Amino acid sequence: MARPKSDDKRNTILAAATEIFAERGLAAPTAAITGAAGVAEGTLFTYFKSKDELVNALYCQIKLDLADALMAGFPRKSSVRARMQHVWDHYVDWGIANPTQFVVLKKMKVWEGLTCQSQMAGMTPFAEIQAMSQDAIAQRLFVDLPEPFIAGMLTAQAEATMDFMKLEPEQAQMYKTCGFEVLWAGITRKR
Amino acid sequence: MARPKSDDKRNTILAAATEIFAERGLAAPTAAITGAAGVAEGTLFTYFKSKDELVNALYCQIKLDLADALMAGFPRKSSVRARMQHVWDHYVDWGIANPTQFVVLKKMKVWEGLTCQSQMAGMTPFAEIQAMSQDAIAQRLFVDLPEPFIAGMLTAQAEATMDFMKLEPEQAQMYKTCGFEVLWAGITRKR
Amino acid sequence: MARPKSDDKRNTILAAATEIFAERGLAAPTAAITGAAGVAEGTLFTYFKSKDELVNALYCQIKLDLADALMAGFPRKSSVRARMQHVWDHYVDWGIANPTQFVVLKKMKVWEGLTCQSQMAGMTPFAEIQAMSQDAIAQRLFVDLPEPFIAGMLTAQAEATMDFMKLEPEQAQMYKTCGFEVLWAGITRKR
Amino acid sequence: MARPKSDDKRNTILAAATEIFAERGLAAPTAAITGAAGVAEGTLFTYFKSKDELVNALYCQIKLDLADALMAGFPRKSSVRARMQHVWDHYVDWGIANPTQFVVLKKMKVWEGLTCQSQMAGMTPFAEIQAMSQDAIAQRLFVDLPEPFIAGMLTAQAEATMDFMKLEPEQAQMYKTCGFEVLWAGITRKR
DNA sequence: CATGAATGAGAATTCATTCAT
DNA sequence: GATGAATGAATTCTCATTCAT
Repeated sequence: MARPKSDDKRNTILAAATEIFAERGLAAPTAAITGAAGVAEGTLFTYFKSKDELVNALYCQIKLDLADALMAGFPRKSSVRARMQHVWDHYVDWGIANPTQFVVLKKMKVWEGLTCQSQMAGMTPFAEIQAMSQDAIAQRLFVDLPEPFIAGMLTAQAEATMDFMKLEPEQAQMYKTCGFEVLWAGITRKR
Repeated sequence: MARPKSDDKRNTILAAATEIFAERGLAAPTAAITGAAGVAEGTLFTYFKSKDELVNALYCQIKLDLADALMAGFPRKSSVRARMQHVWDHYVDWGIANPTQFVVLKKMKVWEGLTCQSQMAGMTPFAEIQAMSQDAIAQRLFVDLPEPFIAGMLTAQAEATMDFMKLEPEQAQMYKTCGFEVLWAGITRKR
Repeated sequence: MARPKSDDKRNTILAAATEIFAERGLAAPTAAITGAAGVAEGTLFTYFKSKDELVNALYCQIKLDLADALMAGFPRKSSVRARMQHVWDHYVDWGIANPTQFVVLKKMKVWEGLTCQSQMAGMTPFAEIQAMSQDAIAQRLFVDLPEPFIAGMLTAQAEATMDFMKLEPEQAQMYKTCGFEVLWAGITRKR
Repeated sequence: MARPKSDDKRNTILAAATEIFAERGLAAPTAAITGAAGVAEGTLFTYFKSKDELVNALYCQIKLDLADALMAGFPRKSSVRARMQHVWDHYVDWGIANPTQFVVLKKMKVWEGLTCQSQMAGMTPFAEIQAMSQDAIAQRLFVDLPEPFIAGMLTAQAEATMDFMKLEPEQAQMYKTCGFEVLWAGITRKR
């Protein structure tokens, strides 16, 4: 967490790691990362104590980045549907705009070395979305399910949707719209 | 023929690999696998040309195993809903009953070494489920979306659901039931 | 040296070994040899206690084979020159007719595992040629040098000659003839 | 630059390889080489991409070393005989003074992994000797044979001679002198 | 601090040899 | 005897990490 010197260099390494991990998996050698970052092999270790720490840091960074994307312009005052749609749209857009980050995130989710700390740190920025869901549940707008489960459904659906948008880019808009409808129909109470 | 290559031993290795990969990731040393399988290090390579081939074989085997679980007692003559529910229930049950296979499958899905061949081989046993969805789409029972997308939603929802069932086993039945309702509400046409 | 059963099989293995060693070097796996011989991997070891023993046996066999070729029709009663020419011609012809044996012999000569026994066994069949040289030295026909040195020159020249015959087959006859002239001029006393 | 790749270390490894290969053959483990060189096992691979590359590099180095020895003080202005004698003497002296290099060179000549590149690189430093022979052939001093064949004879004779010099060191001088006479008598035109 | 050579603990194979069938 | 699966020691090479420059 301490950044000895240039934040810049740290970010360069993180960016290179994203690229390399996306292509070659988390097992890619650190030398490939430093190579791509244009720094010496040893430099990585002045910014990150170990490769594991680098991966954990990258996880947190990507999660934060994603949260930023989701929350930018979040319509706090609008309807639940509008807010939900905002999250969905921004989530999906982010995934499409940042395919390497998205891929790496997927790989990190099944990685053995993620610390609990990182996992928790990755969740906090999404608090406002949680609050929204809890609200909607309390208002009996959503089905009566624990909030994390709603979030899980959202994530799962969105990720599946993105896969198809990437596979068939010309149908991307359709998948994006319909994916949300499926989710919304699923989680809202049938009057 | 002297000591024929036993399917038994092959399966022992595959089983050990599942266990080890689940615990330690696909990067686990082959020596750990052979150790767990109770065979010599070299023996793995008389059954699989390389570690990559082992992982691919394991992928196919697990997929086949899963398909068997889904299709056992598939109610071909019943309603779409009954058949869908059957698939959901059996999928979720399989995931809960076979947590290591489930975890390994997840890791293999983001692994870089999966061959196209394996990926295709992993899909074929699910043909009948595809057919069912296509049917339901044609009958205008399901929303008008490509069949693979429906399958993707099913998979995504089911996997998310299983995660919660494992996290809160005492709520497992509830998640299982509600998860299906969310899916069903999402993919069926609102009259 | 004990041949458990079929001499035939032993020879098949030896022949296959020649082929394989010529192509891939003495480091070639025994499995490659048994594969080429059409026998099981283990069978090699009922005919030869170890790979080293096989190589030693092959060395002796090739040397014997070569000696047979050199001595076939040896003109015991003719002039030294005629006998020398006979040896040269037959040596060179054998090398050209048996390129794989020739190549393997070369490799075995610099191999670390040749036993003294094999080396000696490989020499004995050439006794008559030695005798001839000793005779020619005593008669002051050859320069006054130790006999083994003469033999060494013969071998060295012949082998160099064969290399060129193989490289330029259309010049083979020329090299064969001239090579002998060079040798003969070199080792005979200038009156 | 941090700790630049030292030519020194590279040479130490090459020297150790020579020693080890001479004793135990080219199949000797790289660990034996690094052990003898006093460096870590991995260090070998920062100087040579693979074991094969190391052997090829060693081949080129020894050939270059030999060429240096042959050409040191080459009497360009003297008679063909003097120049030839120079080559012979220096060749033989080098072989005697550097027995391990000599032995390794022999083994490398029958090795399967020598690249064409290395073989060619090994030849170029001997260009001047070639020129000399071609000259002597053109002047009708040597028998009318292709130059490479003359070189082959020289090499073959010299190597055979060295073997005897090593076997009977007290006769070394005699072998050296007589060996040359045999060669010279062989390749020069009889008036 | 940055650099990249040095390190050495692994890792995946290979392969001679054994031995159950 | 023949077979070929099983064995496990040995080998080459990789790579995270350290540390001299």
